[in-house]
Amino acid sequence: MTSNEATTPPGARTGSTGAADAAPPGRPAADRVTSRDVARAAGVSQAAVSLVLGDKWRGRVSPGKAQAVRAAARELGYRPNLAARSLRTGRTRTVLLVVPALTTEFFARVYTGAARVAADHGLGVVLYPSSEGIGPSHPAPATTPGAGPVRPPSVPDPFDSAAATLDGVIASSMAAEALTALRAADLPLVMLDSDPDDDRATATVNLDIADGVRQLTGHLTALGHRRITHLAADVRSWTFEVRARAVSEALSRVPGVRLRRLPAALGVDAGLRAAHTALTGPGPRPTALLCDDDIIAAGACKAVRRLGLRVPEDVSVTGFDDLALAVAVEPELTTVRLPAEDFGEAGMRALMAALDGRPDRAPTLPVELVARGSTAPPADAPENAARPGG
Amino acid sequence: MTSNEATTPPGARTGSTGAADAAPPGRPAADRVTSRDVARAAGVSQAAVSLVLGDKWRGRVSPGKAQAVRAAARELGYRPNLAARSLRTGRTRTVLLVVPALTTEFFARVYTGAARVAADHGLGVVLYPSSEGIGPSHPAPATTPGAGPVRPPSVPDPFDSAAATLDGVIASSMAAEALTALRAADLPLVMLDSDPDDDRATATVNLDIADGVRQLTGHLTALGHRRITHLAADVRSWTFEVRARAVSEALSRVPGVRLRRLPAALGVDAGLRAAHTALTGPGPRPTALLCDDDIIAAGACKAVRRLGLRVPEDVSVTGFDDLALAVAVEPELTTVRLPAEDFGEAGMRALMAALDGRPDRAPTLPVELVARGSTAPPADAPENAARPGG
DNA sequence: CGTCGGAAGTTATACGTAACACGTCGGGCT
DNA sequence: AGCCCGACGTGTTACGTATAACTTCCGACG
Repeated sequence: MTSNEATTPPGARTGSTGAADAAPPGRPAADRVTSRDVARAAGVSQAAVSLVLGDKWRGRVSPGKAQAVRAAARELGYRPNLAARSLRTGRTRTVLLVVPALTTEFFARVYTGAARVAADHGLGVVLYPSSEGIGPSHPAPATTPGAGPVRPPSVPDPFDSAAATLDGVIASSMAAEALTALRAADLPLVMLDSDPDDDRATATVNLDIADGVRQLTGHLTALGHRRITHLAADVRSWTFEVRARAVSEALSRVPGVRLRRLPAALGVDAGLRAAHTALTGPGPRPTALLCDDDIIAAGACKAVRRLGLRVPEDVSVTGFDDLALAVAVEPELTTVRLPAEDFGEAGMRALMAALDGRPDRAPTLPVELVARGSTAPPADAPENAARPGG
Repeated sequence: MTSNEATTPPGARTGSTGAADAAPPGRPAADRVTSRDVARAAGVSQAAVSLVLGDKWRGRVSPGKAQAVRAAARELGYRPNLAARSLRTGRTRTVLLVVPALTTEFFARVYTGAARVAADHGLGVVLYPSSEGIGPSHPAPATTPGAGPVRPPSVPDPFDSAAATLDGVIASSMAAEALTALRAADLPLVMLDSDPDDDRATATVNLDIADGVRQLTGHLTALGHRRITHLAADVRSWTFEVRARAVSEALSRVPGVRLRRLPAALGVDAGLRAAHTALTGPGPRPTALLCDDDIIAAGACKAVRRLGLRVPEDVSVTGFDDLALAVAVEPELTTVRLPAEDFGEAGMRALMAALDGRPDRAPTLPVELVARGSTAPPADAPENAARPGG
């Protein structure tokens, strides 16, 4: 061991070290650059490297050496070993996002927003698609263990997932069931669109659903609609409970309105069936179908046409969420735009605030009515149906 | 140190240890159960615990003690510290999935499939939505640095993402650009729907796109269509190149067919515009629009109707992918169903095979034509247009 | 009877990082 | 003059795990 080999780094990252497949599988990892390599190159101790790169060198390392350390780190292409750091600090800089299902465009966008701001702060996001509480709430053949194994969500416990030592959790209220399964110990937990009084949550981020509903019902009643059926998502979830309450409340203040409510499972077909029921049931036919999301609304539009009626001339249909779907169908859906990406961002910010110990009362995000072609004055329009600005 | 305190575990996980907020922030983590705790409880050494739980105790630990270890681990609720394990083994049991954008339903489903099989094998999946190569290929005002900072994908480098010491990578060919950015070193790399000769990939998993195209063109020509315009996705990607080639080849074998091709950016609006161009251009109007995905097809349907024409009586429209959208629009789209979840699963399996050193030539997955209402014989139907079974 | 060899364990070590505890050296304050 | 304190560092340790290396105990075999 010659003493001055200290200044020769083990191999700058200009790759292709030659031997292609000679890696004996017993070795821990490829020959990565460690903080000690950086220390040698910069002529300081490993501790100094840690201090400088951790930006904790206020009065501990001279500016000159700090500069040298940073230069050496960049030169060698140093990347800290996250496993070692986590082991040492007990923190992983990774949070879990619990969503009902990712194939829902809405939550894919929530993830996108959350991941973006997380990445900007050096955090990672792993997903836990719970896929519970979603889909039709079957009659649930209670306790018939004979049937095929009702394969539980194949990630039985988020903590069993790899990359799973977590710093915090963001969870949609639609996946709340998964939360009880995961013993969230005392992790900071941000709930999305959930009961603010839910004491499991460290913070809650909400969309102003009630206001969106008010805009929507205002739009319908201004057009002259008085017989309105609410196709309510058949999912036990705070956000849908709020929608139902807000619909009832807003319409109860308008004289002459007759509100009905029908449950509808999620999905185009379910929306179609529910709308069929609504349109063919007893009593006068509703002139507007207020659907709990755009997908149900798409199904409702199909039902209307199958009965030989037209949207919006005979029946107006409204959605919720403003998914890409909303402008793919014809007529384009009048809907309430939910800022999904912003929602994910806000959730992540609230979680980061909690992680930093900052008590940050999370905001309620505004939503916006988007009036399109699926709504119009009803055929039996009373005189108070006036298109504004027409 | 009394010697027999060895049998007292530090605190069975029946929580609420009392002091609510007394955690000094300097401490690494909450008082978790370690393998040493399990060892004490079972009356063995920590090494024995590691052997038993790692299932490497064949001739090293007696069955009785192994049983005791497992019992103690379960009793205490032991969960191995993944950071420590990774540090020791150099492996993270985490793979990266590089997709163009998650809001695409298709890739959300690919993720779902990949994550499911990964979870079944104790692996984790982190996402890298590259969001490059997607969207309209703008004229790209080359090198105009004056404009606003064209914010690069805010995850500049997948390896900078937390949870980022990776064991392998699965990447869609649509996100291939991101791959060059990530110096994938010598990580196993599985490419999805990519050129099998791409030498960057350890393995390649493909969908049998060409066969799907043959089914689709066969369907159209059997209906009697001879003037067909291919609305080709304006994205430089292997999978779309294959589609274009397969369309040309399949239709070149049918006498009398006149194929045109128009580029279309992704999205409903872009599809609408492209279809408008196709339908109003010079020469006889095409009787069928073969679109590279369902979303373009939805736009195309809108274009047809805006010109006062009907789908499918005047113009047939086909999609690709069979997204949820396909049955939300009217008429429902004839399309080629791509098994997205299976695709993700197959990719993950191929990667796991590579990780285990098993040379596993990855399969090509079959696809399936789904004929629905958006296709019909053309109005100027020649005699060879016969509905089968009609 | 010696010894070899496998079963059954244990001890010790290293992975790479963060941070505590400890030094040293000047200079300003009492 | 004595002393304390802040700047500037370094040595050392611990995080929890996996595994190589070592020890011991027997039974079997030459």
